[in-house]
Amino acid sequence: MPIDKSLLTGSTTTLILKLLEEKDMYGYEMIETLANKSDHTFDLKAGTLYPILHGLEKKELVESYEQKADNDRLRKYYHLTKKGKNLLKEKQEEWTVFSNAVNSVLNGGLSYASV
Amino acid sequence: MPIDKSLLTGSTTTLILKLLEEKDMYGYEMIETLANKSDHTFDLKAGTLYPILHGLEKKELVESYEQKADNDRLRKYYHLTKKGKNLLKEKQEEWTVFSNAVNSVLNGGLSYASV
DNA sequence: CTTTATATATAGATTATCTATATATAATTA
DNA sequence: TAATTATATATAGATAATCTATATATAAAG
Repeated sequence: MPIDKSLLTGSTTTLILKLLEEKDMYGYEMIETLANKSDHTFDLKAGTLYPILHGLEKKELVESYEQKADNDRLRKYYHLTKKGKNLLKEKQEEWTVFSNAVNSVLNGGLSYASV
Repeated sequence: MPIDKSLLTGSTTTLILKLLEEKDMYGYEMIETLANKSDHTFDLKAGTLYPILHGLEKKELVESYEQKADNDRLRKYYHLTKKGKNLLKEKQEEWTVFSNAVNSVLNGGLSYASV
């Protein structure tokens, strides 16, 4: 079932940084990986992702370099910087605080501390 | 730690509807209840809440009526309609799908292996 | 009597994401 | 061989949700 996309606001950057924590990736690969890992709950459009990547690079959270694939196709890989790693850590903590708070309201005051 | 407010986008309506599922409330009360239940993670501004309430009423998800408090102060109470209850149910399911998907990415849960 | 808390309201700004469109090459299918 | 689909990146303009700032009014507290 497709979810209201506005839910993603504020989380997209965190998800992208998280992917890059595991390994360097190119844009198209991120779209596919996110779709797979989320069971297609996240189907980021190219027009959404690329501007975000440009913004992350401008803020020095990621660095990019070009590299040819086996088929000679040129891809633009992104690498997480130290600064990006630090932000990711913060953002993951924010997500925990936020999702616990939502669950507190939706579950009638009970909060989840367990992992 | 104050969280990035953009995370709330798309969830605010769900939280408000959830409060009204328990009992009728007036705006100011919702702001305080949300702050309390979320340990002040949610500190909705009046200028954020009231326009949302007007929108919910327009969509017939809530109904309003005025009532005087003990101190003669006039309050505008909101009541969840049948339509609102149905939407709430949907929104709660959406939240579950969404938060599970985020956790899948952030906790490195699902792998390619299964796909 | 002055400030703070309670209570509601609206206009305008901000910002993240979406839609639509554009380009180009590789791989597949007709 | 030609046409189509998948891969890959990019940008302009639109949309929508929330925030900031401002306004009004009364009750309670200092």
